[in-house]
Formats: sequence, structure tokens, C-alpha cells
Amino acid sequence: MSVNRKKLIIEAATKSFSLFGYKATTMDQVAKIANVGKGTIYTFYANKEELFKEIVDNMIVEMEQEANDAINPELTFTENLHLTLYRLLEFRREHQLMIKLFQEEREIRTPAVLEIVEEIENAILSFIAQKIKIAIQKKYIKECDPELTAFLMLKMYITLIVDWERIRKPLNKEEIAELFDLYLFKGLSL
Amino acid sequence: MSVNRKKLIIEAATKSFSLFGYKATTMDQVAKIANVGKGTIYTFYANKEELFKEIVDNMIVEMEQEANDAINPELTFTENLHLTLYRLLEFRREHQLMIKLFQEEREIRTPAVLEIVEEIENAILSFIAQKIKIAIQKKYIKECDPELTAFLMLKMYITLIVDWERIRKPLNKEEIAELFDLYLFKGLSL
DNA sequence: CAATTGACCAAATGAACATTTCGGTCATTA
DNA sequence: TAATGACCGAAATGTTCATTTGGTCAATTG
Repeated sequence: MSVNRKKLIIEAATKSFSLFGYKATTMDQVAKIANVGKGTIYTFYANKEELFKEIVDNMIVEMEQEANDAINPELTFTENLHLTLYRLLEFRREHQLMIKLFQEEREIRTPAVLEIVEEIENAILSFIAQKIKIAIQKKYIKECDPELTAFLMLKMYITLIVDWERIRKPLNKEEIAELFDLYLFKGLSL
Repeated sequence: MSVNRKKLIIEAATKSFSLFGYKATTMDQVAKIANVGKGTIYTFYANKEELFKEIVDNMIVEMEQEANDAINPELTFTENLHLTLYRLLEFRREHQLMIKLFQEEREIRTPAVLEIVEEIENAILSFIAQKIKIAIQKKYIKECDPELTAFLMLKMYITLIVDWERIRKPLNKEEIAELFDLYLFKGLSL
């Protein structure tokens, strides 16, 4: 074997999906970028969707590493949670593939992309839920449903960062941290 | 004047928009239901969109009455807030026009409907923001940005009722009240 | 004469058909 | 035996044309 063709294909596919999204990426294109015959792709992956899934799964693994790296054991749970979520959202903003996918999800609604975006959301959710479970065990926070809490946290974060930006001026890192802390942890009641 | 033609037109249009949505409602249809010449509609409204706006504005007024009726001065601010939001969401679920509009917003994306749905959301938001301002003044809750808080509350409520229902079993009225109270008012910190 | 009407028009819509694109196969090749 | 790219059919896309529909206005009505 002269070169690792599978690796070439993965690299080419990652590049193309990131640049053009799922729908606009053709198998011919991937084959061409990878300098590989189109049929070769089908010796490794049964179809376009499977190839896509491989690329996205790689990305999810990277995301989890990214998130874990953000955690600093010397800081409080709240601070760490915020750092982690923020890192994930920054990651999303930076990461070409992520951006293309979320765009494609709302604009084009390709079924394969809808499915995958849901998978990504689930990966993020179970990651957060995991951390919440530990926090409850260690009595850092009140007793609560970890999954529902994770869900609410993610939605709230997205609301603060993405949705609010659409109608008012965007909030910076510190403001978001403060608000997140006020609303979810301290609570509004006096 | 034998009959109030404007009233006939409003009733016919309300019926048709509620039943078929904005796009699927034709001016011929409205004229026919109202037993009125099509041209007569144009003596009262410049175009279809204006007629639509009249109908929706009526609905918003009804919604505000509905919400205000839900308020019971003997209950706490938190309880009242919950009752109000819940009533609004129930209202939305019950009200034909509201349902059709929200459907049309995500499925057909008629520009006129997108605009109007935004207007409805704004009406709800300023209503909540109003109540929050009073609550801050009266020291019922902590100092905070009323608009952002209203925005977050609405999104959180929708998350709990609509979004969560899509992935897990739906929450009932009491559960939602409890969660809303836990997360937003009491806070998670110990 | 003021209010009302519906035939009429231009623009938007969508059905039907033609054309192109693209995922996936497989006979051929190295 | 691994790799390839010409080829196939289905699905997406583009095109044409008949129908629908928002809006106008001359005729009509009371």
C-alpha cells in the first residue's frame, strides 16, 4: 500500500463538508480532492451518509477533548461549567463544519443533516448531564434532573448567545457568565 | 347602510385565516364568506396584508385581556407570572389562528407571516417586561434587565413546554411551575 | 352621488415535461 | 486483489405554459 487511501478520503471529505456543507458536497468532488477513484470511497463507506457520519463523529470526539481541556480543577463548578459551555460554543463558531451544519439545518433542512445535528446536540447534552450528576453527588448544586437541567442550560446558553444577538446588541463573554450565574444559580428571588 | 359590511369582512377574514392560514386564504374567498363584493374589502383595507394585520392585532388585544384576567392579586408574583405565561401558551394552543400562524411560520415561511409572528412575540415580550419592571420596583425580585429577563423567561417556558416534549415525555402544569420556580427564582446553588 | 360590485388585468403560482446532476454499481485494469 | 471511472437510474433542477389570485376600475345600484 503506497498511501493510506482511507486517510486521504477522510481529509478530503472533511475539507469538502466544511467548505460546502453536506448537500453541496459530491462524491466525485471528494474523490477528486483525495486523488482517488470514486469507487474506492465505497470500499470504505457504504454510502455518502456513512462517510458523513465518520467525519462528524471525529468532530464530536474533538469537541469533547476541547471541552475537557477547558476544565480547571482549581475553579468552582459554576466557573468551570461556564468555561466549558463557552468553549463549546466558541468551538462551534470557529469550526467550519459546525457552522455549515447548523446553517444547513435551518436553511436547507437536508434530512441527513437534521439527524446529525441532533446527534451532536445529544453528545453535548450527555456531556453536560454527566458533569451535573457529579456536581449533585458532590453537593455543589441542588438535587435536580440532570438531563432536563442540561437541556435547559444548553437552550439558555444558546438563547443568550445566538437568539438575543438577533434582536439586541450581542453580549460579551463576561456578561453572559454573569447572567448565566444570576438566572440559573443565584435565582431571581430576594 | 343595511348591514355593517366591515364587521362582516372582519368575521369572514378571521374565520378564513384561522381555518386555512394566510397564504391559503384568498380575497375572493373572504368576499364570498362575507357575502360582499371583493372590491368592498379594498374600500376598508389597502391590501391583503393590512386586512391580516387588523385580524392579528385584534387577536393580540384578546391575548392581553386573557393574560390580565389570569392575574390574581392574592397570589405571589411568581405564581401570577406562571399563571399568566401558562394562560398565554394555552391560549396559543387553543386559538386556531395562532396555531395556523406558527405552523405557516416554520413550514411555508410566508414573509408576511414571519413579520406578524415576530410582532406577536414582541407583544408578549413587552407584556412580560412590563410586569417584571413592576416586580423590581416593588422589590419582589432582584434588579435585572427587564427585557432580557422577559426574553429568557419566554424562551425557557417554550423550551420546557414545546422543546422538551419532543425528546422526552411532556411535563404537566404543576411540574412546569415547579421547574420554572426552581431554575429561575430559587436558583441551583446551595 | 356615494357605495358597491364583479369583470378584468398583470403578476404569482404550480403542474407537466425536459434536462442535468449525482449517488452508487460493476466490468475492466493495473 | 485493490482500485478505478464509465455508466445507470433516480432525484434534483430548469423550463414552459395554463391557472390562480391580488388588486383596479368602469358600470351599477339604491
